Amino acid sequence: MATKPSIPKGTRDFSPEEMLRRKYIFRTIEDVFQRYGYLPLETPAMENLNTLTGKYGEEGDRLIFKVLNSGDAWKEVSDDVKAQLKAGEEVHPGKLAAQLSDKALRYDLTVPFARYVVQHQNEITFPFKRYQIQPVWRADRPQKGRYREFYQCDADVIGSTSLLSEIELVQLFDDVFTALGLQVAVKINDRKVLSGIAAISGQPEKVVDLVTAIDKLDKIGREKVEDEMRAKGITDEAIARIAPLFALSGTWTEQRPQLEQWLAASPIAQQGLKDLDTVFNAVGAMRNARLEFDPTLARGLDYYTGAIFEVKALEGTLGSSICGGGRYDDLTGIFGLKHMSGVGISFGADRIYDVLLETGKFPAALGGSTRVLFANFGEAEALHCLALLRQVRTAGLAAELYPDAAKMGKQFSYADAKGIPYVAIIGENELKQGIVTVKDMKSGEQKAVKQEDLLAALA
RNA sequence: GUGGGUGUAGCUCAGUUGGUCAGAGCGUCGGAUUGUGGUUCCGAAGGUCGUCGGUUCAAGCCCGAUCAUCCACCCCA
Repeated sequence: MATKPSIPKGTRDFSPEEMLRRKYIFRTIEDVFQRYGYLPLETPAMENLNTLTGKYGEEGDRLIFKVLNSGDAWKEVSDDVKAQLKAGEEVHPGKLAAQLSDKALRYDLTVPFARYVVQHQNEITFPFKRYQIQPVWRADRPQKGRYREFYQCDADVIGSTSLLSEIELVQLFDDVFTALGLQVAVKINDRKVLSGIAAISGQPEKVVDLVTAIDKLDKIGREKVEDEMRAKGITDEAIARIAPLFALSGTWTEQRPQLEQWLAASPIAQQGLKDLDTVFNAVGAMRNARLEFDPTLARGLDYYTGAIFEVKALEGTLGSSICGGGRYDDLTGIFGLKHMSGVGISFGADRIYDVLLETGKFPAALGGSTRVLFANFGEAEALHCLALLRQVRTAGLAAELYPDAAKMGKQFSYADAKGIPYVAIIGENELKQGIVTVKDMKSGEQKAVKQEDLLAALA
């Protein structure tokens, strides 16, 4: 045998069965997006490399898939780099990459969106609500729930600072997961609260180190979190000052007074708490989503400035998050458009797929759409079926004619494998009598009907 | 980038201390059943045991390297 064909690491083929389930997820999310007034947008798979670099932190830059320049990429490499390579000296990988590549695959949908907004600012009516469902690529090492090509389903509103957007997005989460029938926890935090905690600790400049350590609390425990803080140069005194964090428990209303007291000296934290109050008080009753305050939630520090969201499935064994999001006050600032606040969320369709599959939450009726298969008995009979096919299709039912005059057993197996509920049989006898034999594949029963009664028999 | 596990038929996997060890189930195809699938019975095709090298009289099994893949860390959807 020739060498087995394969696909790149971390990518996947999606079979028809899988696509039916994936499309169900996309359709569900898209319907809800549209119901909230978000409009579709697509951007290219490739962006200019300099649009993406520096937006996701050092780690993120490493994970961007760069596209080799077309033509003779090597020709563009500068002489000094060539000389260095020839001499066997090490060249900074970023420097070499920048000379070999000026395009890259998009890493997420938020940065391309920000680029779009800046580029088209004069054509856009603000506040601008858009959704975007497209694949993104990350040169990560694949593992459970992690792929190198995966789909994000983003909804963002930009050009408004109103907390009504945060409230709306929480409700949107609830709508989507209610439609999908999955129980989830929507975790919320506010970057301002985190800044306040850093201020209270006495080391406000350490906010990033502090927060990335806190973020691991539920995973590695308090002691290791404190170890990591010390390793990052956070003093024991500062660690002592954030001790109340570990004592927090219960619902938002239970935690609220403790937070109030602990963070009383930080105006910025107070603002964050007030904003969270607004959201908690306004979202109203939720169905499948449970809104929880999580002071350890830190994601996306590189650009989030206000609310931070993360959604975790309460069912299944996938521990990681299935959605993320937050408010960014100055995302477009990097591209030259200041004072444009936005807030957005992202659904991880691939992880949602994995959870729904594991928990058996996909609707059973997602199977193939063909309602009736016309068996093929030969040229004359098949041609006769064409008129009936048109009639059935015009009535809005999916129908197909087996393309070859194969043995009946093979044709029935085909219908069975595709989950087609009815087989219409028109052989020599039926043709003579002007009837059609309709077999119900599930019960095995079959009956002869007049051709004009075919539609009724397929109901 | 760091640390582990696994590579045997299309798929899921057995294979004992190296010595009939090239196997099973499922799937596919053919037949029983030339106008009837899903159930049943019979049969067939399909593998240089990931790759290269080493040890040995003898390697699917032991050793080394390499590639692939999965899991965990980092980070993230």
